[in-house]
Amino acid sequence: MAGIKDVARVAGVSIGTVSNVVNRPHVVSAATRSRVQSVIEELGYVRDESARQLRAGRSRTLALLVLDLGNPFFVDIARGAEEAAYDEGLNVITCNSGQRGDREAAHLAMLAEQRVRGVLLSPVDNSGRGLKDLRRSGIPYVFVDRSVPTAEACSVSVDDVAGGTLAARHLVEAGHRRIAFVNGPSLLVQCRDRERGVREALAEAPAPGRTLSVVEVSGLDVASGRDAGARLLGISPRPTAVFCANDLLALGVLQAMVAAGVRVPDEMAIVGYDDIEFAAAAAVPLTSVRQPAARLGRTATELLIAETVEPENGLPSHEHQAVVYSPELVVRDSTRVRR
Amino acid sequence: MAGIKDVARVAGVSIGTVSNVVNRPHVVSAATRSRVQSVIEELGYVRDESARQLRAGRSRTLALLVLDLGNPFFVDIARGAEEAAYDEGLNVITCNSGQRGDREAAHLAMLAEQRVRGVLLSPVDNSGRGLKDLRRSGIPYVFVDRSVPTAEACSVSVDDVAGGTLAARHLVEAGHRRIAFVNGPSLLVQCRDRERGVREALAEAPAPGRTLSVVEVSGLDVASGRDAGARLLGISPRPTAVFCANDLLALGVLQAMVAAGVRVPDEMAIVGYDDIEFAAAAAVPLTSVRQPAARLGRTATELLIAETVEPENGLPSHEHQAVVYSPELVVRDSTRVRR
DNA sequence: CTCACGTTTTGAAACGTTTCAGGTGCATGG
DNA sequence: CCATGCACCTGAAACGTTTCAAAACGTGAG
Repeated sequence: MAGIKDVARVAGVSIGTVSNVVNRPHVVSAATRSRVQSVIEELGYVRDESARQLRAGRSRTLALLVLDLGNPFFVDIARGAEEAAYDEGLNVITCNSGQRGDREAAHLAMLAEQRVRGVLLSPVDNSGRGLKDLRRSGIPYVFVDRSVPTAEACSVSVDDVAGGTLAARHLVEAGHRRIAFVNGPSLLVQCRDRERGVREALAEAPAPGRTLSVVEVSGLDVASGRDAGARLLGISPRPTAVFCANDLLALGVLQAMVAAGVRVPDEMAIVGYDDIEFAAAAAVPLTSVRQPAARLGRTATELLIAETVEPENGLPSHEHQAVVYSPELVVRDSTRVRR
Repeated sequence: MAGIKDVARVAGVSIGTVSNVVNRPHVVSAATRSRVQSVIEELGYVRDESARQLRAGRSRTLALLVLDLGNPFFVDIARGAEEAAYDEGLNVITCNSGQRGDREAAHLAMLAEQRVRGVLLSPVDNSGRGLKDLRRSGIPYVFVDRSVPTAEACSVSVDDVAGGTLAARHLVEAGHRRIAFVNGPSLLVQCRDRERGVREALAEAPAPGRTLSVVEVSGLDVASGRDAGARLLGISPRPTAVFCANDLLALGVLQAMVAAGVRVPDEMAIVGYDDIEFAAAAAVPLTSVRQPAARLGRTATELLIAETVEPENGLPSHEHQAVVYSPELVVRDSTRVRR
């Protein structure tokens, strides 16, 4: 309600002085400062960020656009990003595309209009469709959980091929011959890479008569996992081990197995991906491929911030980089055959 | 980069006309419209929301500030809110207070500066501290998952006392005599109410020799649940049933029980709260008190939107209302004694 | 040929800030 | 008493939109 003009009038100073009290208190005399401050308090003046931003030309918020907030993995990324941004006095607004390209595009368009300082993005596909608006408005963006050529942008990811390999190798070493892979939409690079990792692991230690059944589902959530579980049970001869492209799928598969009376891991070993907190608390604690989620978010944010500092006195301009972390296998009961 | 002025110059029209092409295409002649549109395309013009908002005086975004995004319950609320907002062409920005009062206040201050259209809020405590900035700037807010007197604001909540009662009564009816209640910080009204519900249920069916042990933990997450589990195991004689203030705690307790070799539900029955998706997928599927999370978010958003439409031609002004939903008990294995 | 009217278009004000060149007043040194 | 310097403060421009009164332009009737 009350604007800077009102404050200035009541305090009997110019609006420039009020602005100084708010933004550079040290240039104002102590007497004026305290008088203005009490008027601010009295009138309940709250400065208008849109005017501020309009004038300043740049905003003080970053955006994080994730694939699926229902997946705790992305919530952890958000946590890391928020912390890093907070350290720099920036705000983060989190948006959820729910794996839908149209929502992603809508959010990005909105963020471009908002003139956000930068965007952390885990894109639905690699069409780059939605990025148009960002590029147009010159808003920098960093890919999270997806690596891209450094010619295009910075990225922070985890080696999904290695992750797939870790999981598959683990199952092979446990002696499984009939292995299944429950994968999400092959639209997602993450899914394709994990599958590639699986195939590489199998190729590196060939065994006659070994089979790989790939079950592709449309969602990466628990419900899709249950569907996948049902489909697994229909395969004959039934696989003895299954690797799932993420933990939500694995939890769904596990539920389906429990419901069908299939013992885990004795009759069906299960490996998940992400190592979300719930993996350890599952019906049978899940073996999973752990990704450093919070670190992903933090590092991506740091890169983004580094990219948005304007180059002072001839410093070399920003160079994009692609950070790739390594996943780690966490073995739990779901693949541990009991004596 | 390119502003409305550039578009106007290149297209050879006034900026007013460009604005009309963007916002009220029908008032512009077809020829001009298409010419301007192609210039917009060519220059990659993206309109600046801060200028727009400055001029319009109101923004097109709502904010949702939740207690803990790590809790899928709140993610579901967010989903509901986003859908409802989307229907009205509004954006939602989601913020996470992580149950920390300082973060909550910081976020609210930021939202006030942003002149957000309205705020959906699940507050950390009922001090109302952080609301100061909102009230000052006349930004309407609706409480989610917390009921408040209608004199203050709208609210949408679930009857937590009833929920506590449902859970406790269920345990009493199953014949448990030594009951424990793992509660979160009593700062949270939700926690206090659930405890009250428990006590009411016990009072309504008194039984000699029955005990209630209350274990209070500082967080409402899985790790706190594990701590609580350890503390439960130290109680002697050990309780035979435990009700947890939310599912994350229950999952933690369950993990602790499994780790200690205590059979669930035979030696320890467990009831959770919220019925998050993972409750059904737990080591032992959890009995839980279900809350209609997405509906909570949707209804709250609808109330907020209703509150922000400016009263046309003398319509009666907005009346705050308090919507209270009823929880529902979902019984699963964690309280079902096997034959 | 003029008038009235409807359709398009224009030009300028306004939104609430920040910034910065300059102004004021005061103290100090000559 | 003047010049200089310093600390503090003022006033106005600028940011990119939207809006709206008024101007311009056509068109058809009288």
